[in-house]
Amino acid sequence: MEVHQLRYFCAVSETGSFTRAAEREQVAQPSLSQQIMKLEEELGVRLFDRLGRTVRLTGFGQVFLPRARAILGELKAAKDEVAERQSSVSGPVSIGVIPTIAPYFLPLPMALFSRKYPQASMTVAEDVTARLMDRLRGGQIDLAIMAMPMRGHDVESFNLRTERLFAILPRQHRLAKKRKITLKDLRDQPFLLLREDHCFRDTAIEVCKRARVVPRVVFESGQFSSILAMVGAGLGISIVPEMAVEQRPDCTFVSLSDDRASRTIGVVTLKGRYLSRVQRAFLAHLQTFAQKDV
Amino acid sequence: MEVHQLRYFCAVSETGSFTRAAEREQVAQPSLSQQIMKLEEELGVRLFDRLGRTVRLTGFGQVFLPRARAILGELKAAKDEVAERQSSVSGPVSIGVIPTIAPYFLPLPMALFSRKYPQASMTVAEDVTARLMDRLRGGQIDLAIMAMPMRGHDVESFNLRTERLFAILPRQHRLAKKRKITLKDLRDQPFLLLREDHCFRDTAIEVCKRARVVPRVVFESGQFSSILAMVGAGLGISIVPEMAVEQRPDCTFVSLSDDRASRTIGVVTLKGRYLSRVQRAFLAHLQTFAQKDV
DNA sequence: TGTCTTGCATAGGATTTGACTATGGAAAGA
DNA sequence: TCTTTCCATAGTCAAATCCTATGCAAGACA
Repeated sequence: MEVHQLRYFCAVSETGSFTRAAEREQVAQPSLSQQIMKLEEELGVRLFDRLGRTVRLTGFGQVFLPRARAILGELKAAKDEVAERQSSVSGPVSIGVIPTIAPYFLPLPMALFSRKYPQASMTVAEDVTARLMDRLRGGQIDLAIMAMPMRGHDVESFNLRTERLFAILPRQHRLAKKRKITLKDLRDQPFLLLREDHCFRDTAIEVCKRARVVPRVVFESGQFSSILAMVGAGLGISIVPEMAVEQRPDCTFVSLSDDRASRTIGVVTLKGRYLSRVQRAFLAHLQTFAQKDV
Repeated sequence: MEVHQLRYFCAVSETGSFTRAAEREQVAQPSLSQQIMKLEEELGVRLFDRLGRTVRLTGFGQVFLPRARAILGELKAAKDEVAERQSSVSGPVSIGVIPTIAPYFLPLPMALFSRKYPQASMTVAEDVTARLMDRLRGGQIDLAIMAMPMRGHDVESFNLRTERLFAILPRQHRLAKKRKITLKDLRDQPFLLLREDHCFRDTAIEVCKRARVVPRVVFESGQFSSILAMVGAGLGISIVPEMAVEQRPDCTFVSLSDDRASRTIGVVTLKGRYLSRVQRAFLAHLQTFAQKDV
């Protein structure tokens, strides 16, 4: 049973003639006759009575006609729905983001995109890098915003921006008045860092290592806001990326002048993953937020 | 968009692999890949993400899958319904019959057939020959039981039986005591006949004509029962076929001994008309009621 | 009634298309 | 690093569809 056989069958039913049906379906009349006969053969019944020059549905034909029409209609509907989803910038966009980026970078791009494409339904999954990569590979998220570089044969990425790192000190700290400090200056200070699974912890430790400083970690947390509060209370110092810098009465942020004391963030997608139009649009939208490297 | 493409698509979705889908669908893997790609091309979107050795539905694929399944299901349902109707002796049988046969011949065959095939739903249309033929050609009835011969290039027929004609006389009539009479004996008698559109009127007039008798018609009716009552009341005489003979206190039936004073009834179907299994079964059933010609 | 027209079926050749085998490349596992 | 697995590509083949030409039978019309 083939689609064109159903089309031909409906055409004959509607025109009441093989010849006119063939014209309508843009085929030669014998071809159409042949396909109708094949359909009748497969079903094991005659669908039309050939009465001289008039053609009329048999009882079986009458039973079969509405079903054939329904099937053709649903074929079209299936195609239309896909086309609709393809042409309109709408549908789901699932975004993964690490906690040290989420609250600082994401709100503005999302708000603007949502205003531009109200039909897009964005969902955000905030998680640490390793689990984001699992979700990306598992298809639960379409893209992930995280620290670069992210190597992997099965992923593609582009950078969004590179930001300087800042030391965060209690306001009364002796170093808090300097315009610039280096990591060397922070040697021997008690460090407050993120927990192990946060990649920014690795970034912080890495820059310390390059400055030949071994941080003495006295506290670990899952979010910067806890660390800021702790630093404000004078429990130690920490390092944060530029986007986490904020005005606080109890803390002072001082830019680190060390070479390469920076972090780069970017967008990661799964190689070979097909993205819908709205998903591609969001990626392009993110690219407009990319800044030249510092 | 072809049926086998939908089948292949569902197979890949369900097995999660082109290779296993190809095995299940009994085709070579490249053929299946080719058809999937063709489907994707027609829809204008990718349906699967080919991620290394795993294959996963895209968002479009997830939208398309339930629709594809539904279409395949309905194709099967359409086929099954036709097969069901074909295999079972059930469904409609529309029977046409002329009024001078209906009450005498039809009840027994219908009752027996209905007992044999309770699923058959018979409907009877009682009408005169001309209108029955219209209905037959119009497809409103499947077969007609009427007087033979019924010539026509577009019809087929077979005889059921040939019955003698009887004169019907008032019980007090001078001819009522004879065992046999001829039409000549009825010359000058007032005739009660059926109305013009009834074919038995033509039959009666025809046999009179052959006997060189011109009937003097004093009453016309649409049914034998009226005529019998009139004859019983002494208003005249009439001619009826054997199956209309019945015991009445006021009438006497006497066989007409004229040559060819008979009527033949039979079954007519439309040439080229496809009959369902139950319709063919009813035709065969009627043939078992055929009697050898008198 | 005979002729012409119309409409579906049949026949045979041409084209398209779906399927096959062989093979390549990339990813996953040993 | 080597092997295996899996999908894609290339090229050939067979089958199915479509085409034109023609036959046949039923209506239409003179």
